[in-house]
Amino acid sequence: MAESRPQSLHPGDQPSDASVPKVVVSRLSLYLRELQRLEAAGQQTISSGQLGTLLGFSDAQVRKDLGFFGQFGYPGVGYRCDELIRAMRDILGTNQSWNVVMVGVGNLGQALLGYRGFGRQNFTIVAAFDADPAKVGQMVRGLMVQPLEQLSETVREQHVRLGMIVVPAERAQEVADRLVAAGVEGIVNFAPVTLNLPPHVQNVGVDLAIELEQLSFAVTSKLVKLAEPSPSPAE
Amino acid sequence: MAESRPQSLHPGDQPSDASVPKVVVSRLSLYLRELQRLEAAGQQTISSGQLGTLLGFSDAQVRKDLGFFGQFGYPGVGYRCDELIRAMRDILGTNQSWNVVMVGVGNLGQALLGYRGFGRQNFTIVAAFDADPAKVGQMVRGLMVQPLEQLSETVREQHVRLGMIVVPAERAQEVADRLVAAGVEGIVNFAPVTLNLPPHVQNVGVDLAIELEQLSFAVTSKLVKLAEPSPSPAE
DNA sequence: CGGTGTGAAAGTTTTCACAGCG
DNA sequence: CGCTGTGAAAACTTTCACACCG
Repeated sequence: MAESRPQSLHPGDQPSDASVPKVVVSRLSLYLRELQRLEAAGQQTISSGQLGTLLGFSDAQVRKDLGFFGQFGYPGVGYRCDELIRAMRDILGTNQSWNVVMVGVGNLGQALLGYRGFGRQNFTIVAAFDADPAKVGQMVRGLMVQPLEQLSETVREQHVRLGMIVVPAERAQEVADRLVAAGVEGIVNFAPVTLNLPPHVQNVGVDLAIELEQLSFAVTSKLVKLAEPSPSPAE
Repeated sequence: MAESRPQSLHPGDQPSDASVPKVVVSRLSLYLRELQRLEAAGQQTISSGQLGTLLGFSDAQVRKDLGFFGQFGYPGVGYRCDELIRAMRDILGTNQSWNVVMVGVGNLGQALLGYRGFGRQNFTIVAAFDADPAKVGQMVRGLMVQPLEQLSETVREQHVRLGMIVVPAERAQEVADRLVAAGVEGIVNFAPVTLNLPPHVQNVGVDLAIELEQLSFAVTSKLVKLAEPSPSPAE
């Protein structure tokens, strides 16, 4: 689709030798989200200043962040939305599809199984597990709930690389250990505990009560402004 | 419970003149979560080194972070769990209880209404709203779903200061505007859009697909380690 | 012009290292 | 002795400012 590119722009060109700060990666996701919205609204190009304003960042920050990965812009014009979206998805890894397993099919787990946003970014939940024998064998949102014993086999057969933990806090570490043993490379943990994981396994924690806690601090202390981008979490 | 305190420690003593970095506040929530776990397990005291190790931080970082708010430790001993928990909750504002409204009673909204973790940290969801007339009037997890028109009244009558947005992306900004008009001071936004809010309203965004995206980047780029604490999000 | 890409400066956060205390 | 609290140094991130491009 893109032909007359100015400098680099081809994937694989990424000068990602030095490690990129994690805060930059979290802003990348926000850029991508906004770009997708803009493109859907019919916008062809955008400048760093416009994109920054929409998200509450400076123009320089947008350009610096993108600069970690290559040169994507056209001087005097800005960035072409379609090209930048493709580049960002290459960087973030969501041009390829990802199979994900979910462990825990309680209220929250079931709600997440039905969440459409995952599929939109190329994540597919291919299997659901639960330790409760009463739940195993039931169909939940199109998936048959499997016993934890089957985790390794499913992860292997379906080429699963990511897992989500949606079990009570007391069970989370044990489940994490099983996911690691099964060969999963990254975990999103919704249980309110910090997991102890080997360093080669990535993880992000989402603690719903903590999000409210951060607000209660900000509101109480009349902080100028609490957060900006959408960072990540735990250990 | 605590009597022989060494230096300061009383709430209200907080030297919070200078603004505290937001990343420090997000770690505070993790410290608190871990301390509560330790206390429940019967541990009386803890050192900065132990606490840091459990969460993947250095001892110095733990001490520096706490240092923003006062002096809580006993040289040669560490911190008393009960005292530190109380101090952290005073700082974060969760020693007082908070009334919260939720807008959007879809799958995710209903699951969140049933989440026990909120109550444990003193947050109570006192009312649920939805724009869908078919949902209004129904009982969901003990709450009668109200029409959005009643938002302002309920917020006023129940002294609500925080709100959660759990509606589709297209509706999120409109709902945010209503929450702001109703006088809410902080918003947790689960919709995958950046909200445009007046500066006096705090907000935290939780985008479930973005959490997976961050993992896919980390896993793909074999990053040394993606995240540490449990930060927060959007604009 | 309007806008990118990027060194260099400014600002912020983390780590170091050590005096002081019980 | 073990551990806190904290200045000072190091590391990192953001902002500035400007050369250069179409």
